[in-house]
Amino acid sequence: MGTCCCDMRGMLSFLILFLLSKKPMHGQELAEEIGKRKGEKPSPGTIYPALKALREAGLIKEKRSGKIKIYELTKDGKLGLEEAKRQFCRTFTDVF
Amino acid sequence: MGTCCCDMRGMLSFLILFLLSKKPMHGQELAEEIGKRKGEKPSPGTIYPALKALREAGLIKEKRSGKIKIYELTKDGKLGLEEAKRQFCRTFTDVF
DNA sequence: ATAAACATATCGGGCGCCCAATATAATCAT
DNA sequence: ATGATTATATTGGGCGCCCGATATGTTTAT
Repeated sequence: MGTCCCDMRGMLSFLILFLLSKKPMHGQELAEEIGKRKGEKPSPGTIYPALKALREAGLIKEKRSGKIKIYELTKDGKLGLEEAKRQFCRTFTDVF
Repeated sequence: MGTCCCDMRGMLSFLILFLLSKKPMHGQELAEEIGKRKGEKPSPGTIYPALKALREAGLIKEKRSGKIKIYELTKDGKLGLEEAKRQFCRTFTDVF
């Protein structure tokens, strides 16, 4: 989509940031929430590389807690999400 | 995005179908409308292959009128768009 | 301790998005 | 008719999305 100027180019990344902004989650939890919305749960090969890219871009951070890793937005992630939301709403005006 | 079940897998295709559902347009007109919304006008190498794929999928049809081609939805295109809109709204609930 | 279950992670391959560059076709201005 | 303009179209290359397959690490059950 080219959602934003900064390191968040696709709709999956956008959706992940948006969901994490509502509630910090671990990977499986995130995958299930995306699955509920889209109708099909993304595979591990989809979700983990996306999380890795967002982490390397400095938009999310993680905390290990036993066998899971809880992800949440960084400050840059919050700023990036706000910008991306503005563009998203402008792009899809009237679709709803 | 995997927008839908049928031949319309990405956000660009979704946006094109949505815009054509509001008003039949030719390629350049469509590119400019997308540009207004996204902030950057897609290049010919983006827009024309997308239109070709949608035509070959039977979702849009075209009418030449001098140097331009006017695109509009087929019946399948209308049905596909409605289904894709439902999924889109479900996926991005609360973003707005 | 061993197995089962769960979560995270990587890899190869297919496909869509996107652009720059290039080409073709139709129209318009002179 | 010649050139400029506008619209359509294709190609090559980069990158993101997506899955199936496979691997690794952690916890839980037995």
